[in-house]
Amino acid sequence: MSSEKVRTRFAPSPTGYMHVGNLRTALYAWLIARKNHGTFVLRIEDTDQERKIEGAVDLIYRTLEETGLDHDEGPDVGGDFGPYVQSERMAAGIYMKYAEELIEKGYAYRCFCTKERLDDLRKHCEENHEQTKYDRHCLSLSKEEIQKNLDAGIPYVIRQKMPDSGTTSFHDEVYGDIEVENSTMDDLILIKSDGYPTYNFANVVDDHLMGITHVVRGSEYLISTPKYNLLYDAFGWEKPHYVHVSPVMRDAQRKLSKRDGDASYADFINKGCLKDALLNYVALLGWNPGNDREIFTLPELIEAFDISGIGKSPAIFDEVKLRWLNSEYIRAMSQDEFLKHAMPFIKQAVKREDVNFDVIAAGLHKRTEYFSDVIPQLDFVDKLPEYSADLYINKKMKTDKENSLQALLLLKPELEKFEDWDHEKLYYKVVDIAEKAGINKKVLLWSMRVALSGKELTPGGGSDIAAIIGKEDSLRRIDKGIELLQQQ
RNA sequence: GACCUUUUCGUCUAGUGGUUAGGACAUCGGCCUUUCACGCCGGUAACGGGGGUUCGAGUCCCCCAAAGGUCGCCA
Repeated sequence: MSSEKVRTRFAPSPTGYMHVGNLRTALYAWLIARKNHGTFVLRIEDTDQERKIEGAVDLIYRTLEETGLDHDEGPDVGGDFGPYVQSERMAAGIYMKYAEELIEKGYAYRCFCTKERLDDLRKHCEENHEQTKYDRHCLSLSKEEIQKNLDAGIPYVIRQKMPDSGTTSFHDEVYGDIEVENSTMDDLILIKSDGYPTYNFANVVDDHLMGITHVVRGSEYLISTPKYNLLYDAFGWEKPHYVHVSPVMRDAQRKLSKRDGDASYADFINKGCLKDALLNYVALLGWNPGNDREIFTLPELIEAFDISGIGKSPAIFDEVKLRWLNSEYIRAMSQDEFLKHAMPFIKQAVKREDVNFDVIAAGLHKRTEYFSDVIPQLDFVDKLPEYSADLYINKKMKTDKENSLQALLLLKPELEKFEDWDHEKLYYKVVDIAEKAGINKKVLLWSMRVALSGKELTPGGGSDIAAIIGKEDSLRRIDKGIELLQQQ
């Protein structure tokens, strides 16, 4: 691996969304390239014309750019191995040329079977609990018959001819040596009847032509890889290193999928998850650095990453841990930085402008895992919620409705006189009031906080809430509290 | 059904024949505290099962079980 120039690729099919499992595959491929001062290539695998989605490729560009997984070659940035879009490569006749070479060499053959015949065959196999395998009906066609079919314009596919006996084995960098009996391998379709290559063929041709040294992909390709190697051998091409990665799971049974929602990169970002935290988390799903470290920036990941740290078993995506990791990133921010990131979410909850955003930020900073967490915490700011007088009863704070009323009555005139409505000064003022009155400050602060927020839990104490909503509103809410308690 | 793969605390994992089986998240308890949170301290918690090999097995071998993957003119 030292003498060759490492080249890896990310080869998504444009499905219109970036799944976190996909993102992890891209990250590993990128890390292997960067770690080895190699090249990271983006290739678009759009050979399924029926599943084309508008704008899907742009989403891939955007996500890679946003996450910092920059590619050195690709459809948008060019490179010496283009085109980088398979449909364009197909139009250039690349795949057909190689498929025909295979036919000439006897490693592939044309198949004119109809879908109906194939379906019947499959059904028959299933009924007999056999592995579905093509019966090679067209392998024995004579040259004349083939020509006749061709002349008649009968659609055909090109199939890879598997060896009849023996075994094929290969080495995977994470799974080790895998051996498969040739007799269990079906004759893969290489070229579809619409002339497009299948993934099975295109990936081999393109990886070779693009000089890919390390193929990073999901473990679902593990069992097909011997077939691909047979193709490399048929062409006399050098085989790449294989790095198959286990799937990311939703739970013990199900793979993470778009159906279960929230599996896409964009969803996490919209919730207020930081891209660095997501990348960091995803890197650790199925890979470990060999020590106890858990927080890594992208450059630090490049430094620490090694294929040998990739695990074989599937990993369950644990959003609780992602939240923790994201909160670690948030806590590491300065308060200004926090406010900058949180502001769009704060604005969703707070429409009024005459509030102290700095105090809001100070209160929220350590109470935020995803930025969207701030929204429900601020629902008392614009408008005092309806609340029950029972909120004033708190055993730990030694409050009841009676002493809370006394506290608010005591507080009101003092705060009316208080002009310097500063966050800290307010706190000391309240403490001072409590001391002079000879009562526990907790009683004062608790009842104050309840009166100002109408909530049991708030991002900050009584004086903080007062600083947030301002003097005028504070006094008004204290009046309301007094009124509520007097009705009891 | 056939073939391939996987299996250590609830979760992510460390561990490559001799460990009190380590860490992190979660959880529980305590401390701190103007509520909650943060922070700090501490606890509970795992080698899928059964056979071998060995003085000694989470680590090596075999069998079983469970789960995932493949068996598409999807990738």
